[in-house]
Amino acid sequence: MELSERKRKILQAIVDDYVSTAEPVGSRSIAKKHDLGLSSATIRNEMADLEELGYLEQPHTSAGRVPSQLGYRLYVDQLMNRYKLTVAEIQNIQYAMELKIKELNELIQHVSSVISRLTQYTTIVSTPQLKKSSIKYLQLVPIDSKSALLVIITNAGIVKNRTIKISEGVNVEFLSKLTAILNDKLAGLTIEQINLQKIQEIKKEMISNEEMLMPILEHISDTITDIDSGEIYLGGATNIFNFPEYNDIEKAKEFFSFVEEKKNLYKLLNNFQNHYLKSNNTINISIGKENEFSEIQDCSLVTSTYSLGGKIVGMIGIIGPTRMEYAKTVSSLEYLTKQFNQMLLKWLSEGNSD
Amino acid sequence: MELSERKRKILQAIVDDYVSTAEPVGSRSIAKKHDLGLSSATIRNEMADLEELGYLEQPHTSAGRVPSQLGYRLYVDQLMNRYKLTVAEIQNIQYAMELKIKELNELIQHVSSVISRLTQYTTIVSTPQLKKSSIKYLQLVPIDSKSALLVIITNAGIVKNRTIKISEGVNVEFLSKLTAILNDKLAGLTIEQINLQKIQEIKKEMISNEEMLMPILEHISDTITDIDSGEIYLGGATNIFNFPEYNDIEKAKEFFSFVEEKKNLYKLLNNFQNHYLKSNNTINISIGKENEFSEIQDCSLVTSTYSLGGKIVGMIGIIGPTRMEYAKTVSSLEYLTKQFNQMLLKWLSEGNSD
DNA sequence: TTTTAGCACTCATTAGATTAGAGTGCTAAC
DNA sequence: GTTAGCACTCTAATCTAATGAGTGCTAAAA
Repeated sequence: MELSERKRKILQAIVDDYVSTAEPVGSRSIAKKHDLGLSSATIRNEMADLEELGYLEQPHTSAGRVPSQLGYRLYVDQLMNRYKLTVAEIQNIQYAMELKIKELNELIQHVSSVISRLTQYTTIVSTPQLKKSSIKYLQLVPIDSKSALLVIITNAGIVKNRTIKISEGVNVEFLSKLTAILNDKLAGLTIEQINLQKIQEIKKEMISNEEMLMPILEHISDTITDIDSGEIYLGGATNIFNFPEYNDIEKAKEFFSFVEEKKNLYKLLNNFQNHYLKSNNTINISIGKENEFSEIQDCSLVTSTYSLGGKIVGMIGIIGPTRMEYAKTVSSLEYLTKQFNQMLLKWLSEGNSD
Repeated sequence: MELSERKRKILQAIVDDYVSTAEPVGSRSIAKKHDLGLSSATIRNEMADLEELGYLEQPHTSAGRVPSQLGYRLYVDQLMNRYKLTVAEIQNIQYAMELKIKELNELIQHVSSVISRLTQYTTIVSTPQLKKSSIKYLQLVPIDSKSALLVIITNAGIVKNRTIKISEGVNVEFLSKLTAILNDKLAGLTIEQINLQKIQEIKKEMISNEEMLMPILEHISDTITDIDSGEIYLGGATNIFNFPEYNDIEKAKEFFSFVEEKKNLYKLLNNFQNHYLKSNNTINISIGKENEFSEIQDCSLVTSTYSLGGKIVGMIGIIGPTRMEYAKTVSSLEYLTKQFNQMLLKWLSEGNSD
């Protein structure tokens, strides 16, 4: 059943009020503040209906109403007005984003902290995932008798590297020969296509020195497989204290325990990344219990993605209470994501890369 | 004035009790629990003296006594019994420390999380600072027309690298020539000895191509200067919720806001690092207002250092309420630091390095 | 038929009052 | 010098009453 226009107006008013006050909203205050031309009694009747339909909830009989999860969902999907960032806000964002940065992870961390400062919510940002990136070039750089540096350059321009152990006695010549063969065999492949088996094909080309080759190949395979370490940066977690719903120590503890564990955040973002691959929204909103983690089921999560070379490689997420300023958050995140994508591209094109 | 043995016993008893209960300690409970052979009235008199001397405080007239900062200091310096880790605890530590780790930062992060789990306090660990390390070897690896990878290997075996921009048109030959000269000039110097001026001496050796050399040298100088990025990992911040003194939202917020800012932690640890350079304690304890940050002046900080090549390169700190199990914390940290130093050495000697 | 005024009712929150209890300080006896 | 005893203090817990925001229902008005 479609809601009447009047019910929709009233629901919208309730959500708007509740978001800004955090107090259950009563019929009288709606009648007063919003010019609906209705008496409180009428609104009261409509509210009773909306509650019956599942869009509102009552903390206790003599309190006002609070939007239910369903209510927020309807609000987000159909009712909320698009928020247009003010010039001042845009300037603020642009100003905050400016910063000389040397390393990619620093850039990501900075973006995370900027977003949480601007939105006053908690932010999580993942570093670029390279599984889908292809290898442009790789090189083994000798370090000492026991180790070498494996440098991997992806098509998007990101450079990753890690030291690997080599058998003693492997010489420079051997490494450069191996480098050439590795490039021949692996360049163009995506990270996720590379596994030990693939790498072992190289054995054939380097028939000699098998006993020192194998352990190196294993190390290279391992390294490539997990070089895509997928870190996550958290910003502004303490912002949660600004919301009265987290004035309860137990709730605050639950929240912090959840976000302290990077594994949780990783899973959380990953769930949504899949979502973007299917739909082609730029922004996704997950309200309350719509996400699987019980610890943050009083929270909503607004996410977006960023890309390199046309492929989604990372995510940005904003976590706040379900009573969140959805419209403003969405607009801010949209703009911030666009800015970030540009920054990233510019940064990589300037010759930075890891 | 020296405290009488009896006063010392009583103070010790009070600190011990308060640490375990978090409740002000009364004369009667001391008389009962601790076998001092004294009546509560006598203890009461002694406690009044101890308060007058500044070792105890009274939250209000009809409450028991609580150790003052001075009281904790005396306790820590003179009264507390050395705690000997049990076999089970040692096994627990050894078991927790075991983990296959690929990157140095992961190792540090892991140690931080282990320590906070074992002690139930909050832990901060700094990554190795390389200012005092000397350069064993460096190399420029060409990446593409606009960038190269500068690889720096320190005497302790730690490898750092970062991409730097190069002028277009710089060829491989140029880079390898530059690499040779850089090594000739810089190998053996410590990171902090290197500055732009030092690097510019290289100009003389490479008279040609000055216009493309200068920007590269600047980049190299910048990179070396700030490669010692000094990250800090935080573990178990939510443990603070387990202490009744942090059941107050305002206090919890203050604490989290402080530890969320890496800059604060960096400063905090740095202050103490200087301390270790002067004295040669292995463990340092800072109680309450003894540290400069007002946000954590109800906390105590137990720190230790770790070294590479005989030089202190990093710090481990444990933050808890001033009402902390000092003896046990000190013993645990001592043991954990020793273990960590060993792990680090073993890890580097196995050919890992960044 | 829809809207609204009016009123009785509910229930969380707050303030005030009372009580219980832990602990002290002091005095006088040991 | 030590201790028993007691009056006194102050917090924390419990209870009570008052307040008031908000509802649901009914009957009148539109």
